[in-house]
Amino acid sequence: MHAYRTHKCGDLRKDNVGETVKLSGWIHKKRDHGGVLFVDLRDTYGLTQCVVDEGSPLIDTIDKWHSESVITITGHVKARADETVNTKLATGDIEVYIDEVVMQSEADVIPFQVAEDDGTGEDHRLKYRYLDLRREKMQKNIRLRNNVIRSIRERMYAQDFQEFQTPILTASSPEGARDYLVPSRLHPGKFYALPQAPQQFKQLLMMSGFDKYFQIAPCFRDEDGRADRLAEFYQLDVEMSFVTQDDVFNTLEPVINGIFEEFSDFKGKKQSVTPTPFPRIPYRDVMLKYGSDKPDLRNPLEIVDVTAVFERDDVEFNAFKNVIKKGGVVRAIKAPGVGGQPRSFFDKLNSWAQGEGAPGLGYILFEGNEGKGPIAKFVPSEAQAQLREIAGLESGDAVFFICNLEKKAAHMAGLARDKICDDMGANGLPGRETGCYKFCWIVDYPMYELDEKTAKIDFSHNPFSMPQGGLEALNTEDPLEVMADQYDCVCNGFELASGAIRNHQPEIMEKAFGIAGYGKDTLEKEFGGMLNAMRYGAPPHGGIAYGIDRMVMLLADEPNLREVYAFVMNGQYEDLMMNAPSEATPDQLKDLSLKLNLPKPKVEGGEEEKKRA
RNA sequence: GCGGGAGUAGUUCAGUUGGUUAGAACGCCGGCCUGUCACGCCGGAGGUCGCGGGUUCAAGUCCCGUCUCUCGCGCCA
Repeated sequence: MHAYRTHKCGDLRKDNVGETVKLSGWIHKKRDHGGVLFVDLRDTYGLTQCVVDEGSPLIDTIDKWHSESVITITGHVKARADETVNTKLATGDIEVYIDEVVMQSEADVIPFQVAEDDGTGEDHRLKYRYLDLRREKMQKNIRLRNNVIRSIRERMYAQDFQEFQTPILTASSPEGARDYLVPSRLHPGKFYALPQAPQQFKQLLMMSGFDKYFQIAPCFRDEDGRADRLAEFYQLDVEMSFVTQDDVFNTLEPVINGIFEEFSDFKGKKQSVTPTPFPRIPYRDVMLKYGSDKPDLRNPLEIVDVTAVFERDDVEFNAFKNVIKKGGVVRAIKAPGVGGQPRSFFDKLNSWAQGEGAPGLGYILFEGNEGKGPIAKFVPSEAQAQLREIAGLESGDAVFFICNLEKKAAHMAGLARDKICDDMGANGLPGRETGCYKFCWIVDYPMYELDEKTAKIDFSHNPFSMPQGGLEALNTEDPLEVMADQYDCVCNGFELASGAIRNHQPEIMEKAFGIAGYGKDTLEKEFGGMLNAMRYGAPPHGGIAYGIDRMVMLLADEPNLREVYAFVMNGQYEDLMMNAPSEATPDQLKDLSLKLNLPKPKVEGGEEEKKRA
């Protein structure tokens, strides 16, 4: 007989009755009934109820062992009596009567329960991650992650993509985030950068003649965290040669749609997925209609521009008029059917807006043809008619206004759109849709944008993107009007992917960087390797990168990325289990020719407290 | 760097207007129980109320400072 097991803990069925079996696993739970003791034994595959029968000398031994101890039991399988069958358990028809037991690893009292999902605090869970990972939910989430990645690979292989590995110790890539740096011992004073993405390498692979590249690529960015943002994360990184934007979309849509169709029932209920082709929304439209370049299309509300109404001579609302004079715009959100809501519904939204830094959230509520509300008296009936026309308002609808400079107005309108939608949902009106994954492409991003602080022109997205219209557009058009073949893939308000058709011509590259104020020397110094490659025959190419963790997070219906990683840092980017980051020894620093110049220490208590915990 | 929320037993939380000895559930320890599978019953241990200062006859509760976690803003295109 095997040293540890003849079966897994999820295996045994009625067919096995009468067999002598060996199982190994963790003590999940014990139930002591005096004469008889039940032990739920758990492994990766399931749970089996084991019984120490009346009179067995093992009762006292096993009863003393703590939960989560690892044991091996040998016993014989018996059918349960009809009234004791447990239909909730896959192995619930049988139980194993223990004849022998071996303690493999005795557990101390555990700091929180594994068998039950209490709401243990996150820092605690991360410190004892190996215990946390034993819990049912985490086992399922990590398994989902495995399955999603396997399915991605199969789908990419099926389309003839080759998988590559690219360097981790490398140079800075063109993404704009802060790099993680690794000091070089052999080259004092010089540093490697960890890749923010394998951007240049995948383009170089195109120039190396590999045509279809993909990688489940680790990426590193040293910026502050968010629920959906970590220092290190994984991308489905893709690049293709001789392709247009349509080719990229046609390649990735079935992969992404397929993944979501395959796993969208993870939480037990099938969710609908946007069928291919995904809708495409130009950047300008999405900023106007949704106030964000990552719109949640489950929210049915849309934004319209009503500047024209408040510009009219017969409208005397100076709060808006003065902003319009300074170049501002007025955006309106139609909220259908809120006429029955109490005054507090509108007051709450107003104070929410003030909390977001806006002066308020003005509105007009229409009953019949008559506008009501604090602003209505400034808008005469003809202007109200124009407003109803533009926003498509009917009796019982309200319209909320945001007035500011265009960029700020769009942003605030986007926030208000979501807030109004959720408040409507909370008050029994149709709110955000549920049970669906709503995808779209955002296309036609501007190549450049104006930096508000410096008033300088800079790349708005990836500087390696191909400007629409090529060199001629860069030479003849206002740079702020030039679009790029740049695209994002958005799902339920999350930016899942970003990509572009790349610039493969050195002249265009020089011109494009020149417009953003980067000289030829900078370009050569930063990206000389790739620029050189372009001079020896570079195919037109393009690609995209999907955030794998975000996809798994959406499929697992989790509120943050930490729930879909096995080992992960906290919000401050500390690994509480491994104690990282940690100090370097003087010898290590000497090796690296580094001297520390630390900021003043914080008030004592912080570090001390952590050590005690 | 800024803002919101949180910090009380091992864990999750309650704690009224400032007022006696700070409670509950789960866990843990001891006892009982032959069929449970969220087992049940009896008993017990366990607290720097994050830390420091202040107000007060009296502070978990009020005030000030500070630390930590978390969500968001900035940042990340």
